[in-house]
Amino acid sequence: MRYTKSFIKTTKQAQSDAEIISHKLMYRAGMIRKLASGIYEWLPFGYKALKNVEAIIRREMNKKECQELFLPALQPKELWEKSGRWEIYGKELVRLNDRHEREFCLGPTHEEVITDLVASEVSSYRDLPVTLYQFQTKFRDEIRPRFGVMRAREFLMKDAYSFDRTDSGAETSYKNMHEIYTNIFKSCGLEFKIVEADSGAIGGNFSHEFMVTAKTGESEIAACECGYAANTEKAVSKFDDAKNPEETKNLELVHTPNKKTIDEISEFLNENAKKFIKTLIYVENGKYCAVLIRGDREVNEFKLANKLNAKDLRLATSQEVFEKFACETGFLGPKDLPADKIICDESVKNLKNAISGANKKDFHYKNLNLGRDFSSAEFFDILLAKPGDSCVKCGKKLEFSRGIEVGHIFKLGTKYSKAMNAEYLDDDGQRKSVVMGCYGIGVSRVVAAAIEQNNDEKGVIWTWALAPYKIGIICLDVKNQELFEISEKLYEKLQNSNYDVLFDDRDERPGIKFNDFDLLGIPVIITLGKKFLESKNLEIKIRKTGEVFYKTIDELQSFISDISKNL
RNA sequence: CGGGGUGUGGCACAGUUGGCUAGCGCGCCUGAUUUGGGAUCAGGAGGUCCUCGGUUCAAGUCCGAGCACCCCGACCA
Repeated sequence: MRYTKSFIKTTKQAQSDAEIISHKLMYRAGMIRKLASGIYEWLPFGYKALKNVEAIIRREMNKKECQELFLPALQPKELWEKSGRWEIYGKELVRLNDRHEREFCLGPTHEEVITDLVASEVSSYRDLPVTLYQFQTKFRDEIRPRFGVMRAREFLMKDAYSFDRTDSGAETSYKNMHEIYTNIFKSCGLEFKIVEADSGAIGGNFSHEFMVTAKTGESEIAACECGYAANTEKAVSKFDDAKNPEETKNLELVHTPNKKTIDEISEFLNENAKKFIKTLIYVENGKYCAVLIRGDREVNEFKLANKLNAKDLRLATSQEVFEKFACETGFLGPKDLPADKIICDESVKNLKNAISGANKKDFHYKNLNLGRDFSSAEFFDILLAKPGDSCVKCGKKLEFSRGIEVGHIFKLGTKYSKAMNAEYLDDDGQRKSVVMGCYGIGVSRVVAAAIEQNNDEKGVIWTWALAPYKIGIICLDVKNQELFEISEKLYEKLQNSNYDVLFDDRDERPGIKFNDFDLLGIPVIITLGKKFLESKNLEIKIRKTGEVFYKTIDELQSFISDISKNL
């Protein structure tokens, strides 16, 4: 592409609402523009990167006998009523009516459509297993779109679905996809982690997330060198628990005026936060549930909601607490607490002579003991893993890092096949439900994540695999005919060798050209100026490392094919 | 949906207690001088000041309603 013919529009300033680096750079490099909240236009430069991700996914999927198809985005209500999700999907589902007032939605995902298709096309065990996938624009009316294309209302997703005869077959398909995904993200040149994940609303019992690591990632990951890795929403960890050999002492009421937080009271009483029982009140469906956890720890609300099988769990407001318990938050404790339910984290089990609120303003209890002073409630692991905790598998310290979820794989089971009647006739003459898996990659999110992971103060740094243009040619003086002709010939030569090349033929000052190419993140930048005419050596800069090499035109191609392996 | 905030050329912003022709920077166009890391000078184009209604001699500015967008929380690839 000749720069003068291109639609690449770079800017110095990003839109003021761009919060994160990838969003800013995608705007500045002219990759995307916003049409409405959470809805983006992909301009040619950005679209090329998107297409590169798509091509890698397609190649790796096809290698393993997955077959691409293309399903409708517009889907009739009846299908979603069959699965029950017309009701439960809620406001995130974009609903609309046609001219006959028939109801439709724009697909946020495609389990319904694909399962319906398979239900009518698959009839025998001989048809299984099969894995189908597509690239589709998905519509999710997110409550709060943000971070550019990272969380958009309309986005490109690769979704795949596997259909198997048996549960163990489904596990094989799952493992197969695990491998494919690993190959995909490796091919993209990205650093990533595979973590155990919460299977969330889609359901199922087997789930991993693929996380592109980035300091600014939204998800927190706990990982161990032994291979255990989990989203902290799910992570199980060993904490510094120990049986306390102390004798149980008599309960004691102490005056603690205005000391509400664990920090304040522990300082006031000169006691370690680990001796405290923190009492938190959660509300679900009008029921007040007290959750007890050791004073130095936090509750993992995802675990809690799962354990309670709760949909709308939230922390009670201080006003609700006051109305229900006639006591301010900060002075609550498990003794004689009139909660609808009391739940204990494992961290409270071994506490002896603990300290907690006395359910009376400005008072706390000392020497509170489980069994004697409050009843042994249900014990759950609802602990939020934190640095310092150890791996439950091998006991080593867990490492914490952040990542961006770009892929998610689920073993679904028969949830949808039962609902949509996807059955096959087995070799024993029995009709059985097909066993499903579903697998997603946020294609547009991969592009943003790649930038979030690879950038510097000058701009984007593309990996070779994802770069919209692999090579940039900067002609510093387009008015110098000799120089321009050589540049142009080089451009044509590299294009003929099937490289995607961006040729800067603009009559601009050098600074503008260099800065634009750095911003655009072109991996290999070749500069031709006076120095070239003197030395006949091309100046080749590697964007990622800043290294500069000098090669003749004849040496160029083998040099590029070598160096690109490490980019 | 709850809490907070913003709407003024393509981008980023200023605009005072209402006052005259609505301004600055970046970007864009023309010309000249420049040309190895975002040049300088001169000239120029580009605005329903979010919309509707109200107050007023006079509204970007005050009042009301609506719309859009952004930030903090639950969702998710």
